[in-house]
Amino acid sequence: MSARDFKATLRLPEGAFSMKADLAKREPQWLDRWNKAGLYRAMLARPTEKKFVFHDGPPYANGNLHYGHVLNNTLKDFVTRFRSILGEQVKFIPGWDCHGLPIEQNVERALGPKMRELTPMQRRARCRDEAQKWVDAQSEQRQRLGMLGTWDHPYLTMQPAFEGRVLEALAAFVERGIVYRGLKPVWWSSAERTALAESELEYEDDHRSPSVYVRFRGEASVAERLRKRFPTMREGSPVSAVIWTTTPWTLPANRALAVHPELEYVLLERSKRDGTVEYLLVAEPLAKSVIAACGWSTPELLPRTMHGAEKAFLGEELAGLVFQHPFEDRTAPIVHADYVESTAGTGIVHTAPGHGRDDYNTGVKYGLEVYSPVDDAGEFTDELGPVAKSWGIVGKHVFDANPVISAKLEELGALCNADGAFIVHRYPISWRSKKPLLTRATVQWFIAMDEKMASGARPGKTLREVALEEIDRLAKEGSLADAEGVEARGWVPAWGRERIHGMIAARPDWCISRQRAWGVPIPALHCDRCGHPNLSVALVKHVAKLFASKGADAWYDESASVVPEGFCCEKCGATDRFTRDASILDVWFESGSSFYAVCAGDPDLGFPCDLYLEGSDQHRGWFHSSLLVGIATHGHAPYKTVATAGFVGEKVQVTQDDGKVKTKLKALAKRDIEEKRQRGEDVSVYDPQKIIAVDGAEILRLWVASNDYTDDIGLSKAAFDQVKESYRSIRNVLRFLLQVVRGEVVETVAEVGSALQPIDRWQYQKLVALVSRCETAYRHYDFRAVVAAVSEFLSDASGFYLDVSKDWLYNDYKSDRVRSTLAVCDATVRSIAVILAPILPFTTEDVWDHLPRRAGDPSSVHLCTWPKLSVEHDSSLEDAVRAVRVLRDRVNLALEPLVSAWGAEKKAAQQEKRAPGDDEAKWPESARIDHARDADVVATVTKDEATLVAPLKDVLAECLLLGAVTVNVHDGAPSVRVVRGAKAACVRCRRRIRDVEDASGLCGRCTRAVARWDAEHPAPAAG
RNA sequence: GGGCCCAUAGCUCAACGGGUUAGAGCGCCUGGCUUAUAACCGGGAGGUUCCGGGUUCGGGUCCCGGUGGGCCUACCA
Repeated sequence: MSARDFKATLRLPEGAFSMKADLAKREPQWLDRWNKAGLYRAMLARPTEKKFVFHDGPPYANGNLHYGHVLNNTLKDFVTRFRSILGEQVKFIPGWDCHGLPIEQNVERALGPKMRELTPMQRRARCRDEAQKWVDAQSEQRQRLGMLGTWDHPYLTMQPAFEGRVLEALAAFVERGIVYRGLKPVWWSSAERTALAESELEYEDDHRSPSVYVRFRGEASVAERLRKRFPTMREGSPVSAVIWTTTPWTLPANRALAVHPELEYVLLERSKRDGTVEYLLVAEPLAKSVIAACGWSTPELLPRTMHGAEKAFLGEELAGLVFQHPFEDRTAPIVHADYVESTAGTGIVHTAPGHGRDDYNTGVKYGLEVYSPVDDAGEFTDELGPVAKSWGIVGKHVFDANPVISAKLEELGALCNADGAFIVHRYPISWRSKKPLLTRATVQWFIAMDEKMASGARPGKTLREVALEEIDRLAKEGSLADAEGVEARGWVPAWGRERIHGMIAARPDWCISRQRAWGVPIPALHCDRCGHPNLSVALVKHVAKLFASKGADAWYDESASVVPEGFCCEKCGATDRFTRDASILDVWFESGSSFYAVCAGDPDLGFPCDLYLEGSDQHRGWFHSSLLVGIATHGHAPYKTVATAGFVGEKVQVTQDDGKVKTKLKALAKRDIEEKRQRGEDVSVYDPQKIIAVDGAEILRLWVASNDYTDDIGLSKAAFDQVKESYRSIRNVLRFLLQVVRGEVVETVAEVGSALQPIDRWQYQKLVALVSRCETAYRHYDFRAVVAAVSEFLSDASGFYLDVSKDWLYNDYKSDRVRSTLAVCDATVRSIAVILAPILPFTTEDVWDHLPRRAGDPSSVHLCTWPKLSVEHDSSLEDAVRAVRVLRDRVNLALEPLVSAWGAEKKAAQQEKRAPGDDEAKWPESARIDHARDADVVATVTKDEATLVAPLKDVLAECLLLGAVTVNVHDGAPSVRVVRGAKAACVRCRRRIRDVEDASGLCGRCTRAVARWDAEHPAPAAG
């Protein structure tokens, strides 16, 4: 008779939850299912008192999603989902920024010269289609990431209702009296023929600019005055100020020379080959470099020492000197400016108020003309001076005119250095065309940062003042809230405050007009009689209403009545004819108004918003413009918390000088990636769509969650491999827990009640702590702490609690300790599914699908609420487990060499084709230990240790994974004696327990278990 | 040039207001199990906490100065 196979009597793990996730294939199926079931609608429909107003910063509707979007959108979804699971209503309305230059240019490129033939209305229609195309594409890609949102009802900045609200926001600024029209230099893109906002600039690292040093000949009075100071100056020899510029094209617009009043200047005496002498004025600290740059050989140069040691003099002494323009018949007076540096150039700055912000300010101070003879295309106009005009550069692009001007300067003897010299430096370029920009004075609409506001919530204060106060208020409310243990408020991370503060403090007036067609028009009416540009509150509000119903296209529709009834020119009172302003609003004004258009009026949302979350570049962009708009409309910031993410870069290995290899972060450059591709390297890691297609969005989400998003994040294959690995390990433990529960409705911890065993109670305590820790971490937007805590918890459970419990889970039959452990396993898998649901929405749903439903369980894990667990904390259990683990380490230390040695012997015997342990003297029975469960251990412990371990004494052998254990209490050095159990291993549980019966081969526990099993499973009638 | 920030093990991150021998997870090496098995368990190696000063009884942590990196910014005129 063969031995009975007891396998059927065991409670082994089982279940259909697959080890392989197959995410790439299954994620779309879940998405489809959720959509069909209306999951997000169901989430929003749950009755709740609390709302969380989370406002989406609109991505620009141009191009596919890149890593920055992935990072940002994933983080947003963590928040949406977490807040929902907390039981709050989070209506996330995804938005898109649809107007602006890049879209207009996509269309232009596709259409070519035909674009010019279209009316503004037709052009706008094309742009609308283009924007919609990308909105649709990005919407799909964002949804594919698993993002929750009202995808059927997004907000688009090109929707009429939105456009109307934008103008209402503009009306608020007008009402505050801080919108003005002025002639100021702005960054100008000649390629796009428009002014650009600060946030639309990009910088090119290796930009090449001409570098010219130019003489400005002093008037006769200059030499006279200087000779009073320097009597040895030769009479009749020319005196010149030397300037340096990288923009020779701005020289025609020169109106002054600026010096620093406190900088020291010297006069150089230069003997020329023809025997004549010239004098050159430069700053002392720069004299050397100027001499070098101009190639004046040293013998020709004589520093002039005057009045003893006093050879230098201060810039302030130069006041009143007047120099001649190098080619036009005009003068350039010396002015003072404290931005003049002593680190580059000559210390004398060529000043063209029409072509630079500093120059402009200096011009205002000294009453200089703001002169800018350059048109929209960046070409010189016939406003040029007669000499420059005679060079044939009218109609020439300023950058193309540079060499002409240099050559002419050389001809005129005004050029000090060699023609063709250049420097390589960083220079602003257009974000779209990548063409270099110029600074050009044009008439634009501005919002004043430093004008006192005439009305609103904070009259008498300037926009800048209130903005700075608001920044501090958020920071302060944040720290207060933090101290009370409430979620993070204000700036996350805290240094965001410094960043935006610095930016607001230093920014110039906001230039809000753009000379383009694709946007929201500035609804100003220019009086045909007197030319006055009218922009009144009533007018703006009137047009706002028009736009809200007909869209901004109405501005370009001659039949639309943009003039309000009874309207007359503010200046001359004319009522007959007006011309519509041709500018559109800066797109940052539009997106900055999004809270006003989307949240402020929605009963499901509100104002201010709880959270804005974007990349840290938005301190200059959206956070910044939203703050300013919020102050105009409501008198305060439109958000309570601003969280920022860093940037995604590429991880590169760098060998340091000391030979050590370090990994550094490099900005993701398309150029670099393209090079790699051409070299045949695998570049799939740089394309998030590829990761999704191969590994699944869940992997991207976990990657985001396990990084410190406030810092820059490095991209590498190794990092993704690691994320995949940690995903597997999380999934496997969850899988095992599911297999333990086996799809059965087990008792809850509460139902088990007093039958809860000490070790289960200990594990449950840990779970309760985990739940609470994760909640805090989520509230502080610290997602990696959630992942870290859960990973550590699961890893520990796998290594200790679950490993240990297997003994009774498999082998007991319906014992109290099985009930107890099952209850804890069930609570664990349920809680962790909910905890991880915001980060891993697909996997946790998979887990939820494999759990049996209890009454009241929702159909989806995403309709669950945050776990509410509680247990009275018993620290003696922690002490007990700690002590047991110390003991376990000690036992393992003794056991390990024995198991290893016997293992080696078995292996050797197999190779030598002999029976293992045939040398009986060397391998007595007691030394043949295959596994810890064969061991019978006698451990001597101290009294203290025994007391600590006491709560777990009933499961001590199991905790140590041993066949049997005996504990001797004896104060002194602890010791461990290990032998193989004397009896045979139990045929069912395979432990060498001391009470194994020879007849049945079963130990006592298994005998009872089998008896109960047999009683409940009557054998089928023998056939 | 200016502002803000970052630097701890191969990777991703910990280490309360300065306080034992700097930890975890993953990877790596290695042993075991074959009742979580393309899984699981044990053991091990691996760090001059970027460098140099300073304050302190004591520095990964605070201060100063470098180096490297990132974002933002600036008419290098």
